[in-house]
Amino acid sequence: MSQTIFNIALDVPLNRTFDYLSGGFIARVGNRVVVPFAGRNLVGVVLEIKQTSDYPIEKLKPVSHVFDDVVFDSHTLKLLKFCADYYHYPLGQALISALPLRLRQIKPAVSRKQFAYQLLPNADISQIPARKVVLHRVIAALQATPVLAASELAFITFGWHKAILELKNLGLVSEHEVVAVKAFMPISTTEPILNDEQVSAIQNVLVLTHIFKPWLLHGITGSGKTEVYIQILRKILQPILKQPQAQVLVLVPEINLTPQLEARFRSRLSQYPLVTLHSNLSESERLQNWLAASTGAAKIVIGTRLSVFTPMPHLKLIVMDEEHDGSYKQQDGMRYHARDVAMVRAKQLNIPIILGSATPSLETWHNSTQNKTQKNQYGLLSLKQRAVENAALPNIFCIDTAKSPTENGLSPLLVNALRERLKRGEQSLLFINRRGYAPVLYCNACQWVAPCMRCSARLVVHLSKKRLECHHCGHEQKIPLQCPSCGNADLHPTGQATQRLEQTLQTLLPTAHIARVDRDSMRNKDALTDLLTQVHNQEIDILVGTQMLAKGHDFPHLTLVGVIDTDSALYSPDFRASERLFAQLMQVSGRAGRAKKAGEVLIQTAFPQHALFDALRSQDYVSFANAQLQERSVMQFPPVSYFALLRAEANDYAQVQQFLNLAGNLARELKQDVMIYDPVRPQMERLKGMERGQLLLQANSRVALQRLLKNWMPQCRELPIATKVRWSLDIDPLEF
DNA sequence: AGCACGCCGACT
DNA sequence: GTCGGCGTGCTC
Repeated sequence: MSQTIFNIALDVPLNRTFDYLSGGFIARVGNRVVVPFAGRNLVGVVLEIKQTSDYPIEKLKPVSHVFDDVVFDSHTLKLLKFCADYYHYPLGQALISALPLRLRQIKPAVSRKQFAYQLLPNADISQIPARKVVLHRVIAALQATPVLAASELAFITFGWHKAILELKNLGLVSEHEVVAVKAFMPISTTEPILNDEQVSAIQNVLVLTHIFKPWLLHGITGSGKTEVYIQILRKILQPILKQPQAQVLVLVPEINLTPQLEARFRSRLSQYPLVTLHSNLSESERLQNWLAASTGAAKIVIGTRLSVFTPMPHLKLIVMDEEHDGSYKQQDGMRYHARDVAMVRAKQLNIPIILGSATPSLETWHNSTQNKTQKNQYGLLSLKQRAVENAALPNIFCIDTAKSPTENGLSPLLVNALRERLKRGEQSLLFINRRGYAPVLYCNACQWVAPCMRCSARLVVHLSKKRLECHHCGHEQKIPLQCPSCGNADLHPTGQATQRLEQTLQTLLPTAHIARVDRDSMRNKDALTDLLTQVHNQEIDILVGTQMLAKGHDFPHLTLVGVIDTDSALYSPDFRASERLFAQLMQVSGRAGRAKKAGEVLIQTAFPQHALFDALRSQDYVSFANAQLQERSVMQFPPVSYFALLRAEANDYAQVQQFLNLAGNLARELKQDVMIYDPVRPQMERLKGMERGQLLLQANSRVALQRLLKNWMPQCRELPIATKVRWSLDIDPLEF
């Protein structure tokens, strides 16, 4: 008599899975189970159901519970297996971390059932006495909106539940169950008129909807990418007789621009249940939304990087907005890139995928323009015109800080430009990528600067809090009254940051209404929304802020953008620095002149002749990207070659070094077509009290790199020193 | 990762 | 005499 055995993935950092006896439970592949493991109970996922085990059968333990609530479907399971493999991360941990927190706990998931109510067509309302006010209120609401969910009725009146019960008993109202998808009142919107480029992009995509086809939608800010997404979604979501209705996954960088995009999708595609998945949701919302996606009830899922793993049984299209954005890369645990995972997922499901950006990543640009095999070539859809009529591109100028020196961080030319806008009643934006008052506290007598004790970084002066703060580890301390090194009281905040710039501007332009936008001023949850409203109502003249301001907001009255300091990025040792800077500057430039007023962008730099600014001035992404690709090709950098980075950290650098040296030697012994560099220290040598080091591997093909890693990783795990240091492997690292 | 088992110091 | 420190080693 043969036993039923489950092969189960568990959330443990071990590169293997475990067999359990069924214990009389029935399970399917992808089910969630509870098992005893090393003296505790763990949640696991069934990977395989079989009759035999490589492990001695008598040592197998039975599973203690099988949940029937949720399963990973076979596609999602396959996707996560691929990722665990490609990123060299334990499968069990990959699987469990793709689940909402509520599903990682040893509890059945409670799917919130919700009821919706509808006034029956032949309902005779006249029978209800006029004194029953609540009943009439509910009826009025049901007359205004044909179907109302319980949560919506709750907004309309107290005692709605009793009223509904009475109406049901009178046979006036019908009740049915609906998916707990956040209620939304459809609002009427006018259909925008599309330009030729938009129409052609939409048509191109819609020709090939049943095969794997990657598209790059390359469109400058304001060219109407979102409208293209909406039209394509509308077509793909359209119900086809007898077929389960399609689902679409829309990936977005971070919560920042989600509200606008979400609102637009909700209003323009209001007939399709839409859920979002991002870090600002409560755990119960996240669970409900995830379940709605995984049952197929939600037709549109808008989510950040983790949602690329959400099971969606009828997924027919993936859209990734702002595909170049670095936040798509997970920076701890399984260090996946959501763009690459999305690509694999689309290929597995044989569906199209659209990557949208004004400044595509060079990886994507390379795949769209220079891929030799036609099969893998991305389709290129270009939107070159601004969709808003008459909206002109901004004029971009560099202010040479060598010829026109800055005073308190501001060139007189920039101040004059600001003054002019103020006089004309137009808005300006100053972009500086440093929050706080000043980046350095400096002793004039002995050149001491306040350092962080736990990181290789300087403490930032926050004058409003009268404190010094480390932006890397969060350490805070009082501002010292005298220099700890020489005792001198001559300590000076040095350099520019948002708070100081705000203060300087206020003294230069005392009548201006200035608002600061950074992580400190926007701590409050509604602060950003409130501020944007103020900006819209023209209650603000000048915005001073960090990259928070760069993303996706429409400022119709904004005509001037000033960029304070970019020079550190121009000559950074990071080979991706200029790619990032260009994208960022294009993005902030896009804030100027979105409506009918022409915009101007002034960039303070000591290197106005730099090629990056030439491309920026002509808003010429294409020649910039091609020049960069040429450079990458000469240097043999990605996307021409492939990197993997072994990162390690410990309290003592000697251990880090020993680990990396031994690992490097092992890799060299494997002698494959992979270049193994010497261990080096990263830019941030020390972080949160840990000494860090890294070892870079480079190969000309993914296959060669993966072949080495497959042999090498187990060897690294077996090094005795490997348990003494914290280490991880980063495939296709973005920063190092 | 946890949690057990295990072998050496200051306490009811 | 025991409670507990955290070193290694295993987890179906």
